[in-house]
Amino acid sequence: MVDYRTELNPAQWDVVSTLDGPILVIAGAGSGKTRVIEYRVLHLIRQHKEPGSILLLTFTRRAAREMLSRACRRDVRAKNVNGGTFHSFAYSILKKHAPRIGFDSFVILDEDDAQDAIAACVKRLGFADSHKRFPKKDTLRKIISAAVNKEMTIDEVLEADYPQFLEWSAQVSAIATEYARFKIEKGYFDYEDLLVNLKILLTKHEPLRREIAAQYHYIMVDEYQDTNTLQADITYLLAKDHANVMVVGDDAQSIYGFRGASHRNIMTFADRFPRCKILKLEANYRSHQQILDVANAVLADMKHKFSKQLVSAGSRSGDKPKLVHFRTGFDEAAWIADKIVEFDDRGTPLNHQAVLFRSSYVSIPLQVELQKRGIPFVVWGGMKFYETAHVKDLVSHLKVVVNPRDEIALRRILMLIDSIGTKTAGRLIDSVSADKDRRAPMAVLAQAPVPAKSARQMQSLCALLEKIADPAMGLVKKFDCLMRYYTPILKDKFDDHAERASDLEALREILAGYRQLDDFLADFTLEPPERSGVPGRAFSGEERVLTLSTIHSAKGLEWDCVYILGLIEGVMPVSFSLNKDSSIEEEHRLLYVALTRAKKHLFLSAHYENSGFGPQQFNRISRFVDSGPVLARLEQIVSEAEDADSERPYDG
DNA sequence: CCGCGGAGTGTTTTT
DNA sequence: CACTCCGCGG
Repeated sequence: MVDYRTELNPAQWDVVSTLDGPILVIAGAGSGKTRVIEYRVLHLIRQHKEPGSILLLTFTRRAAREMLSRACRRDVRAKNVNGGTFHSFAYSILKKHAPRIGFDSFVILDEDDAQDAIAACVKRLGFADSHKRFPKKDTLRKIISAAVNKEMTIDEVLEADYPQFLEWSAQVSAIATEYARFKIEKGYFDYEDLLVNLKILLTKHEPLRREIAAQYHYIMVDEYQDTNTLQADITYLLAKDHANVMVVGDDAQSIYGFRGASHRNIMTFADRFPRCKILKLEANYRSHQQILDVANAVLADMKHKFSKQLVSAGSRSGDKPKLVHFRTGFDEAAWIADKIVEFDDRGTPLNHQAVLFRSSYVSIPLQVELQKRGIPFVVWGGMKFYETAHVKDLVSHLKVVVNPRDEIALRRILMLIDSIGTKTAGRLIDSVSADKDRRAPMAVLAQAPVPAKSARQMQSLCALLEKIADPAMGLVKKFDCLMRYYTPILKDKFDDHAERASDLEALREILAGYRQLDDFLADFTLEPPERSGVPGRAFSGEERVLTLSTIHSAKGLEWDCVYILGLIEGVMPVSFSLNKDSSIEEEHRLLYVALTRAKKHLFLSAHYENSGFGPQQFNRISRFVDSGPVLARLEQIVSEAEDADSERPYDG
């Protein structure tokens, strides 16, 4: 048996061994936070606490997965520990108790579905053609979502973040109300509803709250600075009876303010649990000192000061972090690809290297370069596999099979049929829901009048849905039937259908891992698969594959060698953040998160020639890097690919 | 009432 | 550039 005490420093051991009572852990980057949670779980189990009574919650799927799999590797009993994202936890509780809050069942809307539902509300209310400059459906969705996540009114959200739409405040509020009504009528839950309804369940049904709370005797929440007030309330409601709750966070790494996260939750926690023990983890086990010097210098430049200074506890080898300048994004991509290969050859394999960026599009030149050279990579974050139109088309068919009254999915698949547009689809859906005899929806559809041109396709759709509704048919078989129907549509609708077909092949593989269609659909919305950089191949994580990731998705992870792309104004900080101090601060913290991912080698890069459209402008180096103390800790390199005649690389 | 083509717009991070 | 939205022809 391992003696944790020898593997942990006194502060870490203190956290691991304090099992009862509330604990607030302030953990700096690389301070062994994940390890502490892992060992605390193991310690609880060895103290004969029931694994099923332990609950681990986080905000991101990735962190949740990491946390659970680590503990399992050490002790199989940890498999029975409960955990996941707040959203998936809410789903499992609500699914079990839906009737108690007045729902027989519910269907989860993803972002796209929610936007479509909102667009339908806008139309119903007749605001569609009211005027120009009316917020579009994705903006409306963001406003409504922000209001829920930040517990603000629509007007407050508009005032704070969308002053240009203040003139429409009455209409936006009306849309929000209509959207809420629509969701209740149809039994739809969007992401926020999962949290809101869990909170309602825990607030308004005291016996049930006690029953649920009693199941989870030890609660731990990771990345607490990224929780919003709803999530903090849920944590409180679950934990208040026994107060055996540990939350871990780092206010310097708070990067989800845009979706309502409040690092103030850290302060509120101490108020709600007054007896709480506050413990700090400050020693950094990840990075060598020269990397930490850069991170500390970046931290010191922030308006809002943090008291932490990271001190390296180890003596890792490494070299001085570098800032490399290029002319174009393509030069940048080529140089980095060279470096990656060079490190790989010298003993830092691809899976110990990562390229990080603010926004996915920044990585496109590099992706092209890597493809060209045959360097395998995975992309985390950004446009998701499951959000692409062809995947959604296919999944919508499956949704209709499971729930023929899923209006949004039904509308989507009807409109794939030639000469069926919004009107005809709307009429068909109305006839299904208005059917007095409550016949099977497929039977109603098959008999409903449709334009002559669509009759044949309509018949084959009905036949298909009927056929694959057979519970005895395996999921892969269903998929294959569906593909026979969908392939002509795919070819007609997309120029790049060959590439998309290989995505669907990947979907087939995923489906093969499930027995029940509704399990697959719930996972697909709440814990969707990531897209692999190499089409049609999924990577397990242990393989020698390079990681490309948004900084957001890289949180909590570490690599020997880290490259951060696009350190230019407009990308980092991103241009939309420029008019708000709090947003710029968040961008600043984002850079801090990125820097602290590196263990041994760190490269920052920038290119000064604007590759976008529009008037030719020159990029300026990011204000976060362009500061004396930060530059002093970086070795600057000007790439050889640069033209000798450019005298003023950066504008301004 | 569908669907095409052109104009216009805004561009991010996650569940 | 890529996507959405609008207006017009079929």
